[in-house]
Amino acid sequence: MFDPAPSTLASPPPAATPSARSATVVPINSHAVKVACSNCNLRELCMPLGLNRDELDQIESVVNLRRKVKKGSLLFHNGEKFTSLFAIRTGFFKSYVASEDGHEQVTGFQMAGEVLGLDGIASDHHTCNAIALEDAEVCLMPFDRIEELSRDIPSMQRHVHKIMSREIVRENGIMLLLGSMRAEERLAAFLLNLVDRLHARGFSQSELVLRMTREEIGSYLGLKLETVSRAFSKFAEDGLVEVDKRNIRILRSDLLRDIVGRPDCA
Amino acid sequence: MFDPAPSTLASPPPAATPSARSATVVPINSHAVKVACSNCNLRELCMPLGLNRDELDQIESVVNLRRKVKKGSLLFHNGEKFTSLFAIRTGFFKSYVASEDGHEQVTGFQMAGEVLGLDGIASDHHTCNAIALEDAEVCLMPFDRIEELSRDIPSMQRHVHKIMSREIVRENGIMLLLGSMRAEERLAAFLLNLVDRLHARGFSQSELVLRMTREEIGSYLGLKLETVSRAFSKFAEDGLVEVDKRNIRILRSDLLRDIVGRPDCA
DNA sequence: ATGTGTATTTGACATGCGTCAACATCCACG
DNA sequence: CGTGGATGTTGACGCATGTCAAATACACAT
Repeated sequence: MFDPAPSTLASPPPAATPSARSATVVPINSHAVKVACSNCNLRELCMPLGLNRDELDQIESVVNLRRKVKKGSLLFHNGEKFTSLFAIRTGFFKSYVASEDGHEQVTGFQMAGEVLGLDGIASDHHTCNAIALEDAEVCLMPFDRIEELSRDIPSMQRHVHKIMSREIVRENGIMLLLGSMRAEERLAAFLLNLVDRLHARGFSQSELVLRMTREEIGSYLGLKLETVSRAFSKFAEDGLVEVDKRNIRILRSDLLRDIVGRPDCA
Repeated sequence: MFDPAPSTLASPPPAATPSARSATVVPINSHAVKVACSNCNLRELCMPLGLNRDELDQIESVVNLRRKVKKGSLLFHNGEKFTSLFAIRTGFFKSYVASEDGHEQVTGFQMAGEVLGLDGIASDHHTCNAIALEDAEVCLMPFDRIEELSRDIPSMQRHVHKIMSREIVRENGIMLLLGSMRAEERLAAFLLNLVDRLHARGFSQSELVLRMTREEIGSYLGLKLETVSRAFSKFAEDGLVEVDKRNIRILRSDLLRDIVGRPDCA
């Protein structure tokens, strides 16, 4: 359904940021990066496995810039020249496309350890927008450097391909969701996907804090915000979840799974 | 909205198939392939530009097998081991995913010069199915060979990345369609996309033959077959298209474009 | 030719979700 | 401390689309 494993390349750990906190774009000297990436707590999400020391060093050298993105500001936007992929170090993003008439369709929510910007490769310009839903920090990975490295390190190359393919598979799942599921099925799938990804990052299996509005959830799921709200209320009423505005506690993930699986359960 | 430019890698021309027509999988000697690819009438869709003779030879050597796929039979299916991408030489495919409860969601329709199988890279197994909607012929491109070549030829590498990114962008467009458009908008967008792609292959800008059923169109567009049928009838009634079962003639593509663009026109 | 199954169209009706509106809540900021 | 805007909840109602059903046309096999 949704992407079960997060897509990532490389991103240094939050802990490894001793200085230069205020600037928007922070150049990093090679030593700092080296230490950063190999100790990164997101490494297992990011790195191809089985690299030797030298390859690790090379990969780490790709991540040459870091950028802080304040809540509500754009990481990139439609039409912008594509140069880099972005690995999320901390924070939470939404990506979305806009149609001519101004309608916005959220195409994904991304969290730490995931990669943004893959849409830009096709035409050298981004075709969607990415906005931070909370203060965030990303690692810039110039794409031509990624390609150079991919030529030298086959496991890196395969990793990049897998990340892109995973995004294709994820979107296939969304198409299934949008094309055939009903409101409560969509919301159940959405919640289960979110906690899964959060759990993979060490958070609770049952509690989560939504970083997005009901309207943004609705846009992602092809529903109106009122419908999302009603579905939450229904889940709460049925004892599946506890809902306190954006704080969600999942009480019966088994039943949520049932709802996703079986289209015609009340 | 939809993918404006088709995604392709390499595929020899239909004309270059003098013998061995009956076998399902046909090994090709290197000379035949060489001649095939560089003369291929799909080349401009497939190949990176600006290659020298040697690079062209290398790329052609990737396409080492050809496979005929009879109408109604599977090219690959969910769970199958991933080894190769498939470039469509002739014919027409649909790809689809299936949910546990058996519902099928069509994720795309592919025609000559387009690539199938990108979903399989992520997990080394295909996660969707591809079925021929008419007798077809595809070129098998072993993915490890593609990766080898990408390491040697940067323009090839970039080409592969663009194809994958283009698929991501295409799916973004489908998400917008499924998430926010109404039935007639969806069908109008679908028809315009199809003729565009056919026109890029030398077919008419205004006439097309649908290779899929109303139900398959509906699955792709998140609609029921009756709704698709009614939308066709409405378009015909309004003089936008002529519909004779699967033969479609577009009379007013300008008005179809208006329908796609403006959500609230009758 | 005849029969059988699939595809398509069309109508009548049902319903899930959208739309509109009112109200509640919360946070930011003066 | 108060106020205004963003966010969220809930109700009433309407509509676009789904559902069910019947009729037709066509493709293909016998």
